Amino acid sequence: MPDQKYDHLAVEEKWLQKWEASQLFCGGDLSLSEAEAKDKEYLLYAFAYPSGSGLHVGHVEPKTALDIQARFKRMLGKKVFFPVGWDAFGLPAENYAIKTGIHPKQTTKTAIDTFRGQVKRLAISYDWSKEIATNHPEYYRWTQWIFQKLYQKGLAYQGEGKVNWCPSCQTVLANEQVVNGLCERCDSQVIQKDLKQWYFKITSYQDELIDGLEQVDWPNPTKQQQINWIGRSKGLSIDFNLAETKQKLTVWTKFHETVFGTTFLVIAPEKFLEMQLEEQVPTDRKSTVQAYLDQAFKKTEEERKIGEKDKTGVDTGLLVINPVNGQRVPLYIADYVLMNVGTGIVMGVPAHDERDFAFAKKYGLGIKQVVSYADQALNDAVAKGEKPFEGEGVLVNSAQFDGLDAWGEGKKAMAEWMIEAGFAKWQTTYKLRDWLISRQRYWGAPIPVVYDPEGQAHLVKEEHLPWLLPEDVDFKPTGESPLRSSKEFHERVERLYGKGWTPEYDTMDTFVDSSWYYLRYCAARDHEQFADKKVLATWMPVNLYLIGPEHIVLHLLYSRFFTKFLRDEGYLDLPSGEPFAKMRHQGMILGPDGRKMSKSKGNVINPDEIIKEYGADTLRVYEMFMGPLEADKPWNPRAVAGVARFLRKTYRLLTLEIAKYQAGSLKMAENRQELLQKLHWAIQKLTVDLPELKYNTAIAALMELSNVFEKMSSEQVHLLDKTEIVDYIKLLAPLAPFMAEELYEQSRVLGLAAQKSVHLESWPKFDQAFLLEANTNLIIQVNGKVREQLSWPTEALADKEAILSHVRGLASMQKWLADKSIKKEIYVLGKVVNLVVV
RNA sequence: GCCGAGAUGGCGGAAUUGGUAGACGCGUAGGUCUCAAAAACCUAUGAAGGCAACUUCAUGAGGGUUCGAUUCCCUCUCCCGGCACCA
Repeated sequence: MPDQKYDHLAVEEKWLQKWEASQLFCGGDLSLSEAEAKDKEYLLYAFAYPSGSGLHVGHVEPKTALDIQARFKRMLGKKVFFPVGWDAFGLPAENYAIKTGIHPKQTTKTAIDTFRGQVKRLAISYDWSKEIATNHPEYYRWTQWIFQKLYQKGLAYQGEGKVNWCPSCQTVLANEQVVNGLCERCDSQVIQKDLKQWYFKITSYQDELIDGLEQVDWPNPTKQQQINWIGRSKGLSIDFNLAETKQKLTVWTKFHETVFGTTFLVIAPEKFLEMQLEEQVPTDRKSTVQAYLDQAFKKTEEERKIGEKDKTGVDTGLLVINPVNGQRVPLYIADYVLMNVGTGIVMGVPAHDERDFAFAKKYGLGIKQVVSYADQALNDAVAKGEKPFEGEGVLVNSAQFDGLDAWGEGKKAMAEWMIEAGFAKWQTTYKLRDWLISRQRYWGAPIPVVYDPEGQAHLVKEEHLPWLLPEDVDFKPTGESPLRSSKEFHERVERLYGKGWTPEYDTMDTFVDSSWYYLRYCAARDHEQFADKKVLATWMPVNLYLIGPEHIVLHLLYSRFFTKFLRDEGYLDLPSGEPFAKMRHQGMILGPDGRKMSKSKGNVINPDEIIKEYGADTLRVYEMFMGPLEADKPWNPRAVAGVARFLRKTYRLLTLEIAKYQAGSLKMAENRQELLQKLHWAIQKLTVDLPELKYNTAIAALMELSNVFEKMSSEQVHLLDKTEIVDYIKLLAPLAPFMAEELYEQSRVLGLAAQKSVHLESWPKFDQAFLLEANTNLIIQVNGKVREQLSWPTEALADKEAILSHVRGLASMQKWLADKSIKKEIYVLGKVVNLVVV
């Protein structure tokens, strides 16, 4: 019998070379016939930033998970598109350049080369002929082209205003990149700064960005988070007028039924300036108001948050008329009212809002109850002005609406009345802001804009795209864009556009690059257009997108916006405008100590070392076996060895089985029913589990199969016929591609291996006949407790009476039935008998 | 505070149109092989009681619905993710 030792390094190196030479999955033609297109399968992994530290075990999980999908779907006969690329622009390479002086172009290239080698070593079956990198001019040329299309439609614009500024990264940040007032990247305190910046008008798609979610198969929490981020909220805007000048002050509220309880109005400091109300402030209050405004604008975002409990404000001395009852109430400025929520003006109803209550207490403002509650103690407290309450109740002090249900009839009637009277209307507000895309950084795609001597912005002419990133720059951060230091950049602009013309010095947020890469995959080498409309129509949307939960808000929102825009411009034939039909998230691989892996904690597992010790197959199968794909899971070094043991065992048993056919004429084992059953059960289990990404249970099934196989192992008789051996090998192919390929090659002696690679084979079919057993095990319960088991002929399972009378007569049942009477008998077909006795 | 997800042996986890809780793997104990070790294999392994057959308890806590609940409903506790002075 043969040498049973499996030399994982030799075997894996051998197949890496052979696969590379045969370009197994590369260079697929993307134009499909209509019939083929029905079977298309576009699999996408969120392309990685090629960091200098190389591949992490955390990268292995999603890549492997999708690779298994790709291999499995190919074996099912699907047309699989599984591309790869690099999100290569970004801060780390630039920061490294600042430190070392090495050009980001160089470090990025080196990092990509490292990643590519490591990914290939894992046998991820990408189509490398479509590989892209966002820092390549042939890629960012089209990023710039999309910018120009947005500009031409008025969806890219320059705006001046307060922006988030990270003093450490020396750049502005999008709202989405500020986490708890800190820079998402370096944790520095973010400050507010006035700057003229470029924005994309994502808000013009805000409704569709919510509604489109109904058409995609995404995890519900993810959808919910997107919806919350956009923050659509329906409310009523109500016009109050200044008593003197009748100037309109519009408030927005979701609780308009409490409008009779308004005892003051509060306006955000920014809004106060914007409406130029300071001129109307009575002379005796002017200096006080000005002092408050000055200190309010000095506060950073963070300071405003710290002040949460201690509400500050100032009386403007102006009075406002409540349109519902003509009452005059004071107007205050307070920074607890936010400029970008609603209209920036709030009606103060201290009896029914905690913040208004705190403010009213502090400044001695009136408190007026307009909703009465059933709980008398609570009602008394609200009436006495001891505490505010928001809840279900009956309207009081509200003129003709008294006695109506506050959240029902009252709310409805009052809205109708105010709208009819002409001082209110329904208004939907959103939390989503336009997307700020300017970055004062070097390593990104230049914004394709130039300025004439008068300072007017013009698009760079299309024939000048790609608008190349200059290379002669000083990386040292100065608070200004590094591109300013490029001599070549200035000369280029003057040469092409004329004397006195200047370039835009800012580059684009890298999220712009990654918002359309899945479209570029479909035309990776196209020099004429960003993508081919017909090819896009064939392959979009992506069938399965696997990304980390950290991308839920930013990347997905931006990508969906781009897709919808390109659809509207006629570049993309995709009615839904939804690029990702189905999405799932991978969890995090934690260190053996259950904590997030990090160098400082010393709990980092290096994938290269696992490959060296056990092989890439073991690494792949182990990571898939750890638990559900979406869960965070701790690494267990012992369990890796267990998976290696399982794979070696499977290899040993199958090589032995193949060798027996070479050894001479042996008989087939007499009683191998259990093994055949298990084999067909495993085929069925994998066929069901793999498309659902339930890899942990699929692998458990293969383990069960190998356990039965091993138990019966014999050198004297055959356990499997030739077809069964090859089917078994095919089952392993998506999960352990190296070992399966090696076994498949060995099985060539059986005369059945039809293809040059097992990965080009078709998926095995299971036979129902093996899954049905002659007898079925029934559970016998008494009062719901399991007391007995019964093996009953499967074909006679429908005969309820026979089963019940048999159960009643069982000797072993008598101790449960003696002295009792049967009240009820339950039989669930083929599963359970339950006797209810008293 | 609001939105969302979750809690099952010593550990990772399996099982839900309600029907044998703990598949599979790790760990642990005992054994086979060996001069010995490693490797490999075999057996046992939720807890408690019992010589045993077996019995009772057990899926974060408490209640409910049901012949029967890890699964459905209500209340609570704890942990995780996100948002948050959102009017």
